[in-house]
Amino acid sequence: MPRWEPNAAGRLQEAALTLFEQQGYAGTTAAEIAARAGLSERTFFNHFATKHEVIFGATAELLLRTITRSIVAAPAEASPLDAVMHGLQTAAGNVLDGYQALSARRRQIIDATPELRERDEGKRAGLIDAIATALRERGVDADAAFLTAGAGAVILQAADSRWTRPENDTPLSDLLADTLTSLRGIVEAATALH
Amino acid sequence: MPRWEPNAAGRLQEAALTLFEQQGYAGTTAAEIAARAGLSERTFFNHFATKHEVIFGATAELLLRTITRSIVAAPAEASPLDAVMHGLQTAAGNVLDGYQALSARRRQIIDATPELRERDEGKRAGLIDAIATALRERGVDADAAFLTAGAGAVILQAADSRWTRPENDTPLSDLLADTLTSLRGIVEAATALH
DNA sequence: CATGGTGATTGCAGTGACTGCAGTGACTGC
DNA sequence: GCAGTCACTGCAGTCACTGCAATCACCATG
Repeated sequence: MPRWEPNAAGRLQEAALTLFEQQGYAGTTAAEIAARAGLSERTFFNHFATKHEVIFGATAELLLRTITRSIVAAPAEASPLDAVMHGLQTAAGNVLDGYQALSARRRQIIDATPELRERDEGKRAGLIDAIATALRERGVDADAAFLTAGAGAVILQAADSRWTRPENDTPLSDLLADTLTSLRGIVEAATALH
Repeated sequence: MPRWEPNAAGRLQEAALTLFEQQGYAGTTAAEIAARAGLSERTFFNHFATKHEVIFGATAELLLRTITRSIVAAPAEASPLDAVMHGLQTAAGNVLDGYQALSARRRQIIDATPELRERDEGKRAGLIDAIATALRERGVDADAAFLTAGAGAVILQAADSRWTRPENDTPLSDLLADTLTSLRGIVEAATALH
């Protein structure tokens, strides 16, 4: 018999998600989450540096690594944005598909909490940075890399937003491709008379 | 003789800027800032909802209002992204050009403080939201509005990044137009074989 | 079996951000 | 003059987060 129940971090995340859904993010204290997971408040902060982290978790890091690796590994003849799309598709297939249910719950809480939304957007900046770095490794110049990375992040965000909608049943991979097409239409319709 | 020294908020901002430069953001307490401005800690929080706000101030709100108003006021026949570009150009001319000096001190502190950096990047979420709302007022459907707003934010960020570079002497307005052209090239080069 | 190291967990005391509330008193409109 | 407003203040309290020392099942070693 182990001294402690296993998977403390996972129990904390689950407890947090449930409590946030019931009472909102601000209305839930770290001590409450810990208690529901059968742990102490101190232990909560041993696992998550801040209260925010219990929502964002380790998935973000995994996602980031998957995307950047896949960008570097994309066929040499792929255009920059194609390489990014390749990375996003890989992530969609390998990481995100497993977490759809969890993602939807998470998304609902984040969208309902301005503080978390801002934090979420901050994370995107890290993603853009990482993608831009990966593109530079493919020989893309810095300005184009940054812009392409930004476009990729926008595509991911828009597709993800549709994907996590309750009524959605289209696979993320299709939504990504579809969103790229939409973006092309939007950009081409701009006359650039500026 | 007035009962209180005037411009309490301004004094607090100035005190905060100086103390942050001397001791760093984390090493400065709200009480310290208030004391240096000849006010109480309680008054600090009457003027700024959070410690962050004393850095970000009202400029962000002004920028946001300028952009959204200008989007709504753009010619009816303009495409969604053209309307956004119109908004960005207006903001470039009317707001951003004025705040160069203060922005420098601010930028240095923000860049030196990871917590503030994330916050700064997070402000973009609010911008995207506001732009999307303005576009919906023009009759753009929700998904396209979101995607267009995201594209606009990416363009602004990329152009701003080039604009604030030491060696730059191109006006922001030109950089915005140039960045849109780059984005079009990037998107059109994606083959969408996904 | 004894001994000692490891590591997840915990309590406790403390700091600092932030809030709600109940004032206080120079200024303002009447 | 007189009531009302409004910027500011003190106080008590909550909650996020930290540093430190202690606990104790588990594990490796002799």
